[in-house]
Amino acid sequence: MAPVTELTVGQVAMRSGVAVSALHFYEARGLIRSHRTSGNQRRYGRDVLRRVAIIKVAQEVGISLAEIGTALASLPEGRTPTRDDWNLLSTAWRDGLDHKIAQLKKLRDGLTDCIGCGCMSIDKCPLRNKGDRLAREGTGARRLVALPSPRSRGEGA
Amino acid sequence: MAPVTELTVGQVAMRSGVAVSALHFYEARGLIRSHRTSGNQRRYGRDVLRRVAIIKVAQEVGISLAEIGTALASLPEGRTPTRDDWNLLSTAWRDGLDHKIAQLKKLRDGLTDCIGCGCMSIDKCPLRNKGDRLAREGTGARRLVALPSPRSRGEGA
DNA sequence: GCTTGACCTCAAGTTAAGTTGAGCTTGTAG
DNA sequence: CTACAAGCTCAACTTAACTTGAGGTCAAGC
Repeated sequence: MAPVTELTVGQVAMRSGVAVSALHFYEARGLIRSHRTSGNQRRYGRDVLRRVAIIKVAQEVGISLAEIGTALASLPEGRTPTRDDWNLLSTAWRDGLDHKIAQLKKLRDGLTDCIGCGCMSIDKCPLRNKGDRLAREGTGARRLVALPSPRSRGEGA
Repeated sequence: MAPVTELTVGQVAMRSGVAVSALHFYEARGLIRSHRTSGNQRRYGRDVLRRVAIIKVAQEVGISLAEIGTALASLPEGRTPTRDDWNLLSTAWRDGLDHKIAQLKKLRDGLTDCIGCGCMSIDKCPLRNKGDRLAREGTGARRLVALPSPRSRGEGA
């Protein structure tokens, strides 16, 4: 086949749609890897494109870089990941997505009834008090609803 | 008639479940309002509880404080909002939620097929390229998928 | 062989959404 | 009337996820 065609940061940036600085950042966080030329410039294998694509997709559904990093770390370090490797990842995230969708629906369905009524006291409102993710812990700011680890499924396609 | 039972920050904090510092913060952002006693202490009307409840609910589904602020600003300034006032809000958000859910489902359904295949090039993948919310604009960090706003802008690397 | 653009590193800035702490005032219970 | 819990303000710190900038290197074209 064609030569392995290594990519420069600029090329990866262009093809993946993320800024060069973001790629540096991802690399510093261990989400992607590169090796260096004799002149200390980064060179990426082609699978970096898929990694970056996945990073972006996952981010869009609210998965943090830290979680993405953990997931990506499960990919084989040495070889280019196979389809099965990727599928493991996607399966794990699919569960998270299912959960998130269910959560959102619960919220949506409860909202119209709840928001205008008197039930929004923190103790009584079914919307507020589901206690699903009250685990807002630690210090500092946080904004996202973390994907809950325990898979308590309550779907409704 | 009945005394208006104004609430102190501490009381609001306790009943709403948010920290006093957060209430100060919301007030500074214009999301809630208070008046002061002769001794410069905050006093809140009871409707602040609902406002705060809504702030929290909205945040949980990923609406930013800025957007919440805009929405809340549509409520009447002078009087205590009626049920109809609140319904207007909830309806608007329900639409946003519907959209978000649809988006998430699209992602979920596309993920398993897409993630392991070769289609994740930014140009071709249906997952990546739906262009729904490519409006990542401005500077600085951002993380959440913003609810679709009436702006869409092209972005250059 | 020089100029130009792509790279490199590292530090500091940015936004969101708050929290934490210092230093000072209020209000209430004993 | 005096503790002391609650409030107040304001500044600085926190996390996440990057971007921007300064100052210096590498590579390709003319």
